[in-house]
Amino acid sequence: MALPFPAAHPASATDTALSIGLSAVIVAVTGDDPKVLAVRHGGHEQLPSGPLERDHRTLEQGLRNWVERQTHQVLGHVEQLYTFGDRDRRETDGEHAARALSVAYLALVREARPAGDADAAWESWYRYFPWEDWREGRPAVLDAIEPGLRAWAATAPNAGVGSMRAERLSLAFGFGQSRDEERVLERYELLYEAGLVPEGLRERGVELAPGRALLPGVEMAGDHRRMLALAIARLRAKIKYRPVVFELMPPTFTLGQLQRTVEALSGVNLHKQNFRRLIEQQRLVEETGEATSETGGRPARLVRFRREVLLERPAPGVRLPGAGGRR
Amino acid sequence: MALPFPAAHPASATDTALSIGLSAVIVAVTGDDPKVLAVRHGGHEQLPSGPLERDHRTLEQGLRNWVERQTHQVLGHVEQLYTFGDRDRRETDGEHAARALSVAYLALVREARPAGDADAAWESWYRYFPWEDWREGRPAVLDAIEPGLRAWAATAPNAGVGSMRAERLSLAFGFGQSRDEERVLERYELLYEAGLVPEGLRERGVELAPGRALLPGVEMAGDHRRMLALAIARLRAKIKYRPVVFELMPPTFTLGQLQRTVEALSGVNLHKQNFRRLIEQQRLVEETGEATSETGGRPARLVRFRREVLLERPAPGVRLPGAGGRR
DNA sequence: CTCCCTTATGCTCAGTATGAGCATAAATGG
DNA sequence: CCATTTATGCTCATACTGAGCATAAGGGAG
Repeated sequence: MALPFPAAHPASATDTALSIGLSAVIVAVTGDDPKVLAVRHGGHEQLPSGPLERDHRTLEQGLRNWVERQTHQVLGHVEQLYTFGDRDRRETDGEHAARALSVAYLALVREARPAGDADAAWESWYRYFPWEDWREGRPAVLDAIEPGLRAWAATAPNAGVGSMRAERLSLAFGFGQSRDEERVLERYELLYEAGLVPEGLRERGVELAPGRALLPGVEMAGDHRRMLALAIARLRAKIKYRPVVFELMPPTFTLGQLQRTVEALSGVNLHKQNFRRLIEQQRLVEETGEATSETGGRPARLVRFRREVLLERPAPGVRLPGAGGRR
Repeated sequence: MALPFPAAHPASATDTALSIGLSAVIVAVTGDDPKVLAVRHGGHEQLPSGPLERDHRTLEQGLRNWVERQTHQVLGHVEQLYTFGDRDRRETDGEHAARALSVAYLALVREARPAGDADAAWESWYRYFPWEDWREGRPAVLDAIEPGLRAWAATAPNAGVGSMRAERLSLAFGFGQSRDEERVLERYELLYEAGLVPEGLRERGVELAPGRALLPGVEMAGDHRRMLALAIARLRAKIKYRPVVFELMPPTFTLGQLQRTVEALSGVNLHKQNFRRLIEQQRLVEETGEATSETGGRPARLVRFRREVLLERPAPGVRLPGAGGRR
């Protein structure tokens, strides 16, 4: 029996108008702020991005190309995040639908230069996600978020959907109990579904219920904020089992700086002594012999990343504890 | 200053012949074997796959559609793996290049039905990756792999490349020391680069050196074996921090069956008592009150997955130890 | 020059989790 | 009834974690 196979498997003629978008979430950390490179274009903020073109050898090449054209930033570590093509990405174009796929990437760079172009600027990512920064304790926005989400769960079309929604809320926001700092995307998607976030509200036919005001937190074009949420989630997860933080650090740094970087990314504070113990016993860094007194208090030793750990330990990373307060 | 933005950002006209392929790595476990659904087509084995079509609402819908047409299998849990479009995916088509992207998915299904179609069959994934199964101890294929890879590292064009290669080998295969069962993709890619695997050998202009024979392990069409490697890697990683194994289990099962499933997926044996302790103390399962004596020895309690853990623990999963021998 | 403030470092201690084994229970097939 | 096989219970030493106490060593204010 012949299976239903496409005529000539790859390239069976373009039966739909297709375009492939490439977008980059470019992350750097300066001081206490996790930064993302944003460009302003047509009244909106967006991620550096552009369509895949014929002379791009690979997807990643195309991405680097657009980023350099738009921001003059050269990328270091780059990894693919996700390909969006599912929701709200169909646009009617004359009589037949044009489909727009979009491949999102995460890139890490060392220093946040002043971003050559006036239209490209480094922004703290908590500007877009104010509810994700728990370093100063529970963010105030949550006072607006919580009732809004609860109302959304309560007004579900039926009981089944309602309890499903309640479960998702509790999972993502941990109202009451635990909170998982990695579930950035789930949290954003709940806010999106609940209509608490402006993106495409009208197109989706979602109405703001009287009691539900839009949240603070800056919007981005298209689904770029969703991409950013995904990038944050991925990075927060990844620093725990791969030494990627070091991609964001200068060649030599203090343990305090390293800790503040990790805290900036994960949005929580860590117990200082335990953090150092972890880094040292995993032998993630080595001495440079130098020290710096630019940290305010007692001068700190300067260390550098010890690349050899990659070969020694199976999953070297900065494990985060359940909580931990600055002391 | 005007930034170089594409004319009308999405859908800036199709400037290249594009086709989007959708491929599925569909996994099930029966008894001791991790199975993948493969279809035979044109002398090659391949994953269920086909191009994205105009009437597919979403990428995932398109995927489910092709899978059902080709294998009559209905998918449960589905997640996106990666979008390939980078290497060897350019095909000359007349005078302008036609680009073929391909979005790979991982799907988990409960039972391995006899696969309605004669051309679609469940195959143990170790058939394609015999070097990944360490349950019976070190796989014999490694005796062929190790010298082949070492030779490849030794014949590098220069010393820098050579030591880089040696480092990658040691990282992926852990010759000498540790081995990380998750690095399935890295291992496959090394074998690919070293020309020890037949895929596209000729196109790549890689020659088999005299001493290096091709390895046992069945080839697949295109880059499907790479996708499978990625799927295995992802699944092996994911069972540790999310309760996805249960997507592969029947509604009720014994701890022994659960353990054998985990071992099948991860390719290593676990210490039985510690495994049960882990599952129980994490409260991943609950009693059904029933028991079964189909396991050969003393009858075993039947348990079921306790969905509530999802709400209780931040990252419930089956953590694997460093090694562990069957006893 | 001291005292105070700030960040860096050292070290301890109890509670938990992990890796390995010993020992017993309860079926099944000669 | 015994040997074999898988299921379960429990123990023990060690490693890892979460919290905190205590000290060190700069800079700045008075």
